[in-house]
Amino acid sequence: MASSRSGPNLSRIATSLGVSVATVSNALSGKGRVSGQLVERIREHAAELGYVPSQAGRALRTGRSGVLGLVLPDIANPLFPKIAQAIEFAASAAGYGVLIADSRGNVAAQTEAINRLVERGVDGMVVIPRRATRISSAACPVAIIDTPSTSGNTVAADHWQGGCEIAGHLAGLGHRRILIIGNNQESSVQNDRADGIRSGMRPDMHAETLWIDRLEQDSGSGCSLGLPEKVGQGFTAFAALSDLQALRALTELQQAGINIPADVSVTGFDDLIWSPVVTPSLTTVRMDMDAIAGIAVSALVDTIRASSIRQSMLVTAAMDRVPMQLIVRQSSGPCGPGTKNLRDGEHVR
Amino acid sequence: MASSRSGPNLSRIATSLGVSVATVSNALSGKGRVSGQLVERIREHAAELGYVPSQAGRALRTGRSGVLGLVLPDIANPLFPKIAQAIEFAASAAGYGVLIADSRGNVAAQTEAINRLVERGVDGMVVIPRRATRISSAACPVAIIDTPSTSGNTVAADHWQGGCEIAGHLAGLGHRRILIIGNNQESSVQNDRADGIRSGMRPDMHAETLWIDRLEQDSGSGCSLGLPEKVGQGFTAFAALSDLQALRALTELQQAGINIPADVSVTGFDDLIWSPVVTPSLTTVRMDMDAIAGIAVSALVDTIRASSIRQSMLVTAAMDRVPMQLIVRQSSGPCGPGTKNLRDGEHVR
DNA sequence: AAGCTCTGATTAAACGATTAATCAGAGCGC
DNA sequence: GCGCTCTGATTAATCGTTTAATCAGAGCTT
Repeated sequence: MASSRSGPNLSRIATSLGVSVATVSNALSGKGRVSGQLVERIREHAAELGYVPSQAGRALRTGRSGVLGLVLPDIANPLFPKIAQAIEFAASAAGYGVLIADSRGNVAAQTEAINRLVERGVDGMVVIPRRATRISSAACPVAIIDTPSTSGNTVAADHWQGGCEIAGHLAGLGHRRILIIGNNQESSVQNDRADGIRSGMRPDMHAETLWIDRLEQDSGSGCSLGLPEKVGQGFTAFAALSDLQALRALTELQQAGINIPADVSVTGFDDLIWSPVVTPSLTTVRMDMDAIAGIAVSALVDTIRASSIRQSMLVTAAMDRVPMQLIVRQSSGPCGPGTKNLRDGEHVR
Repeated sequence: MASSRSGPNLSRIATSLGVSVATVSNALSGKGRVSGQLVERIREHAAELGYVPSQAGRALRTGRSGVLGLVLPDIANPLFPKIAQAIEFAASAAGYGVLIADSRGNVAAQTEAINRLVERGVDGMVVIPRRATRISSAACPVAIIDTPSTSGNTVAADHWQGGCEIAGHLAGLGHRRILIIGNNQESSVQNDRADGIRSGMRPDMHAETLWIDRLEQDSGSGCSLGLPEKVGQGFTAFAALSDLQALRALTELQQAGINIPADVSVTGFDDLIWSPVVTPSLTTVRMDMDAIAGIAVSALVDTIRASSIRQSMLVTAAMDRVPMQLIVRQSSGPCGPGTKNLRDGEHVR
C-alpha cells in the first residue's frame, strides 16, 4: 500500500495543498518556521495520503542512511539469535535499520564484510569481533561488544563477574574440585569467564581447565572429553564456559551412567535455547543482551549524531560492563552426600 | 579509507580526467558508448582513487536500493543462524545487502516488521512466515520459505521427504513402534515432517505422535515428557521433529538410565549446532539451506529485475522443494538385540 | 514615516548517480 | 558537395529530500 516509490512524495503533498515543498518538509520535521495550523493541515494530509519519506532521497541529502551494520564474525555461534534480536530491537527503537554481515567464520573476510557495510553507507556498526581481532579502520563509528577486559571494548557482559557467580554457587554447594571446560583458548571472553571462576573460588578450592580445541586437534572433532575419568580423579563440578560445552559434558556424563546432579554438577554460560528443556535443566549464567544492545546502540547513535563528519572512531559508553545473572536450575546440586555411584571413592575428602 | 561520503564521486573523477560525469558513469557501468582506451583510463583512475559508488545516489535515481529484507518471525528459533548466514551469503553474491526484521515472536508485529522494511526501501524480501501466516500485500516482491505443501511457498526443504528418510532409516534398523515428538501442532513444517514419517513406514509399523505444546499446557513449561513410560509401552524409536526436541528426549531418556542407542533410538531434524557433539551424537536430517537460500534469492532477484514497477508479487522458483539429507550418527541403532535394560519386556515382538 | 525586528513562507541549490537526448565530427556513397 | 550513418562524447534533466538564503509583510519603535 504505502510504497516509498509509487506513493506520494513531498512535492505531491505540496502542490496538493498549494504550498511549497520546503514548507511541507519543515512542517513534518518540526524544523524551520511554519505556523501551527499549517503544520496541522500538512501533517493531516500527509497521514491520509500515507506519505512515507524516501530513505534514498534523505540519505543522499543528509549523508545519513539510517542504517546500522551488524558484524557477526562467527554467525554459527548459537548466541547469534539473541544478539541479532536485541540489536535489531534497540536499533529499530532508535529509528535505525540493521544490515547484517557475516564472514562465515573466515577471519580475513571480516574486513571484507566490514567494507561491504561501509560501501552500503551504514552510519555506524556494531561489531562482535572474532577472537582478539582488532578493528583497525572502518570509515564510520564502531561499537565493539567483546569483553570488558579487551581494549577498545564499548560494552559487554561482565564475563569475569559471571564466572565469580558460578564459583560462588558451586562453593556454596560444597564443591571443591572444579573442572573448567572451554572450547577455545584464544577467546578472551572464555578466558575472562575462566578467570572469574578462579577468582571467585575459596582458598580451599582447586580448579583445572580443559580446552576442547586442544583436545580435538589430537583426537579429532567430536571426540570424547574423557569426563568420567575426571570424575574418578575427584572432580565434582564441571563448569563449562558456554552452554554448548555444558551440554556436551552433560550428555557425555549421562551416557557413562553418572547422575547429574546427584553425582556431579554441571554448569554453563549464556542460557541458550536448550538450557531450560534438557534433563536435568542447566544451571547457567545469563547475559542481559537487551541491556547490552541498548547501551551499544544508543552510544553508537549518540556518536553518529555528534560527528557530522563521517570518520572512524571507537564508541565509548557510559557503562561498559553489564552484570550477568545466575540462573540456578537442576544440573547443579550439593556435593558429597549424593556422590554414590562412583567407581573410584578416593576422591571423597 | 574508502568512505562512500568523504571519498571521490563521479564528478571528481570526471573533472580530474577532463571528461564528463556521464562518460565516467558509462565507462564504469559498461553502458553507453565510450571508446575502449578511455574506458581503460577511467576504470584505472577510479580504482586508484578508491572510488565507491554512492548507494544513496544510485538508489534515488534508479529506484533500487540494492537491499533485500529478511523477515524472521521467530528469531529465537535455533535454525536462524543457518538461515541468516545462507541468505546473507546468497544475497551478497548477487550484490545485495540484507536488512533483518524481527517481530519478537509477536504475530501481529510481523506486518509491522514488513512495513518497516518496505519503508526502508528494500527491493524485495525473503519471509520465513510464522505458522500459517498469510503474507497479504507487501509493496515489493516477496519470496516465502515455508514448506512445499503450503500455498504461496516459493522454495523450501522437502520436509515430507525428510520424514520418509527417517522412517526408512528406522525401518531398516528393525524398529516397529515409533513415537513422533513435535512441539507445535499448528506448524505446517512439523506436520509435513510427521506425515512424511508415517508415509515412509512399512505396513507393519506403528507410530503415535506426542505434541509437547499440548503437554505443556497441562503440565507446565519444561515438564517431563514421560518418555521412559513410552519405552515401557514398547516404543523403541523416538523421532523428534526438530533437534531441539530430540535433545530434550535424549537427555530425559539418559537421565532415566535408558541407553541410547542400545535400548532405544532417537532421531531429530535440522542438524543443529549441538547435534554432532552431544553423546551420543544425533542422527538427524539436514536441509540444504545454502541451496534453498540460493534459489530463493536468485528467484527474487530475477523478479526484481523483471518488474520495473515496484509492486507486490509472490515469487516463484523453478525448483520449489529441495531434498533433505539423512545424517546417520550414533543416536540410532538396531532394534531388538540391544534392548536389554528395559523394565518391561513385552514389547519385544 | 522611515527604520527595525520578527514571523511565516518561498526559492533555489545542493547531494550523486543514471540516462535520454543531443551534438560534433569522421567516413562514405552518390 | 550534400546528405547519410555511425561513433564517441557531452548536456541536461531527474530521482526526493534538506536547508541556507531570501523575501513579503505585519507590527512596533522613535
